[in-house]
Amino acid sequence: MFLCFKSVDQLLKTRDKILDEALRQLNEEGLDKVSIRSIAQALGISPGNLTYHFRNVDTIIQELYLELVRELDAGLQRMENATTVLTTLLELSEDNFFVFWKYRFILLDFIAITRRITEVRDHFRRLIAQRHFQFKFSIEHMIAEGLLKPEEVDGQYDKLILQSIILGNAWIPDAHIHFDDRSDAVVRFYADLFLGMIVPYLTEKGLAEYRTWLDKRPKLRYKSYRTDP
Amino acid sequence: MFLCFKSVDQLLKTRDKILDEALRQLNEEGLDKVSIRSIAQALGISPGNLTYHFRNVDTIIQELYLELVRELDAGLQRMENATTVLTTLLELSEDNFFVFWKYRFILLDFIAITRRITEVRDHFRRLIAQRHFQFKFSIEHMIAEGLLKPEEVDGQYDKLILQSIILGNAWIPDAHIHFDDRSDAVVRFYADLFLGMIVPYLTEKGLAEYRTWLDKRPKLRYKSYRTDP
DNA sequence: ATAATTTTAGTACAAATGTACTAGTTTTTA
DNA sequence: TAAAAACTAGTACATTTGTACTAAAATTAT
Repeated sequence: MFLCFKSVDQLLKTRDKILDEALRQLNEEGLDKVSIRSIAQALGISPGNLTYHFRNVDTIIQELYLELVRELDAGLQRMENATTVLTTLLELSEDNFFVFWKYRFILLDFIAITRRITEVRDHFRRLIAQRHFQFKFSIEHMIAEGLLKPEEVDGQYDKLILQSIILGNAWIPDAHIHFDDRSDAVVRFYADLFLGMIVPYLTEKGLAEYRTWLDKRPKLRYKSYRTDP
Repeated sequence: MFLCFKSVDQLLKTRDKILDEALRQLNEEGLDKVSIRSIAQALGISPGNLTYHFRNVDTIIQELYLELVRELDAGLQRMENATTVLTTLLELSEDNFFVFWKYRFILLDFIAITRRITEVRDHFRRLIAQRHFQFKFSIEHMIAEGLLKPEEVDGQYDKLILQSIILGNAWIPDAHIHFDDRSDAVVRFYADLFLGMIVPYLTEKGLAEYRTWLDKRPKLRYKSYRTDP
């Protein structure tokens, strides 16, 4: 009987419980409120126990960052069997927004994190370089399929890529400042804003596909910043 | 003679020297490396002396934030005698980029700052609301003057405004991650990227004015992320 | 000049943090 | 079952931080 209770509690091993609680605290309280002791106290375990699993908070963060990257990769592979480029891009982008939201502390405190864990910065640079390449590939593909207008001003699509990469990393801090709400409605608002960047470049055909995709989506709660409930 | 030396040293009053050194450290070392003691030590004064002028680091940050806001306002007023809307917008935006760059720690550690100093978050929300209004006004003005295309997709210009506001706040963290360079060339790169957001919305006439403005500018050193020297 | 005010130096204190260590306890392995 | 490994609790220590306080020095005002 007692063993039964215990095993229920231990279905999640201590290590995983630490990661869960750390993620919760990091997302809700912020980087500098989280310490080995605050996590241990919340879980009712000793600080010494925690240091056995993770040397310090930075190690936990590094592990959570790797989790994020793994989830992003998983999403990417699910999209291998693509129907059309544009729809795939739209779906994948929105999915990624929810993954980032789950680990939102990373983008919230990203500069502080990269200062403390240089490996994260190095890895992130490569991640962005990879996303840059994917975007470029998708855009050329969509131009060939007549979904995107051919480039009118020189280097314009290269700029669009960088603009959207920045927006894709910056919406979470922006949400933290301009919204009190922390629900999925906010994520969808920013995903919509992000995807809207491509609209002025769409052809008639592209716009039609875009609208088809939009119609499948639930109606947005927010159309601009809203801090009132 | 000694008095002379002393007065040279005190041309900048202690209070101003503290602000200068704090800004330098915050920009270069980051928020969590800066303390009353680190500033006092760098200036060769006692921590007790520093607390006389500023209760703690947060108070210094709040003062530096107000300095930033004052400089932004000053730039805005210099632009009152506008020649044309578009050129004015381009010039003002680039100027603002350099002002933000001077106080770049604020946007670098913005979330941490707003968590510690709630007044900054409240003020910033109002600042953004104001900028939102200015953008909207400028856009309608430019449409009326035939510089911008009329809105094709519903709500598209509202999205453009939000997108550019986010980019306008996010380029400094982005620069911190993707560039090792800290020179003006980086600022101009991002200013160019920011202003490029409006390009797909420009009419022939607008594009001509945009290109005229571009030609007046020095050639850009960067066209994309570059970490090598 | 002298009193009042402002500025500065120096110190002390409590709280929090990462780290290291020891000594038990539980689980796994042989 | 016994030894080995994995896990947990608890404590102690050196640092760092904001804060508060006193006393001295410098400046300003009267």
